[in-house]
Amino acid sequence: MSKPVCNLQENFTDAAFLAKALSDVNRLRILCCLGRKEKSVNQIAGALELSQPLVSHHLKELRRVFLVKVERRGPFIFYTLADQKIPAVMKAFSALAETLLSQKQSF
Amino acid sequence: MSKPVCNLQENFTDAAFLAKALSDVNRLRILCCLGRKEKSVNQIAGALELSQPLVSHHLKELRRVFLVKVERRGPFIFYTLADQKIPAVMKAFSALAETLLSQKQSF
DNA sequence: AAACCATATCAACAGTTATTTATATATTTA
DNA sequence: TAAATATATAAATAACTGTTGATATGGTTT
Repeated sequence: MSKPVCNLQENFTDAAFLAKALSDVNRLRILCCLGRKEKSVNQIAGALELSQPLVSHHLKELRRVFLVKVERRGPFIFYTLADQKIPAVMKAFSALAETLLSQKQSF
Repeated sequence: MSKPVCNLQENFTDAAFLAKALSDVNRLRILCCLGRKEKSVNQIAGALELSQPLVSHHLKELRRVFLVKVERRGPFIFYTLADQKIPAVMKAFSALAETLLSQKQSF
């Protein structure tokens, strides 16, 4: 009995949910910005030149899928990547995107 | 001069575009369904119990990001995964989703 | 308490998207 | 040519999402 590559009844809800969280340019930039070390909301907003409410909104989306962790210290709220594997997955993802979409503007 | 992990000015347009294409449960099921070998539209619709127009719509989205290739043979139009790396990326992606979102229903 | 700062939330708008139903296009067969 | 099949497209609707500007919440300092 060989293991099937993929169960057609499989529930892709979680994967789709994660993909949706990664489907916005600004959220990808935020994750990238958190790559090295934790940052406060205003640090992110300043680095990416986005408004504070917009960054808060996107951080909320990233929290929904547990891509980031939160820690309050004094008046600041620091965000960190929730898992060490995130940068690698993002990198593989970007590489595939570049491979596929390089065909876009060739005609 | 050390190489930066991530350029804040980097353009994540392509990666976000790809993620959006993967952010729908039915599109992930279609890609999964194409994993082994090419399939016609009606074969996909039958296997996944989706209507033909809905499958056509999602295949169009998948074509936009070059995730699938098309080939007409007679009256049938066969779809195939456009790149060998797609299943591996999807697998890594699903694994991360499971890791992160397992926290969802624990309280 | 008051003033100040950091962050979150709210309301509103415009744009996008998944789905359904109906119809059009294209290929094969009789 | 006509009928049948395979696929794509169109129209319509409901739901969702990114962004902005205004406001609320919560912590800190004086």
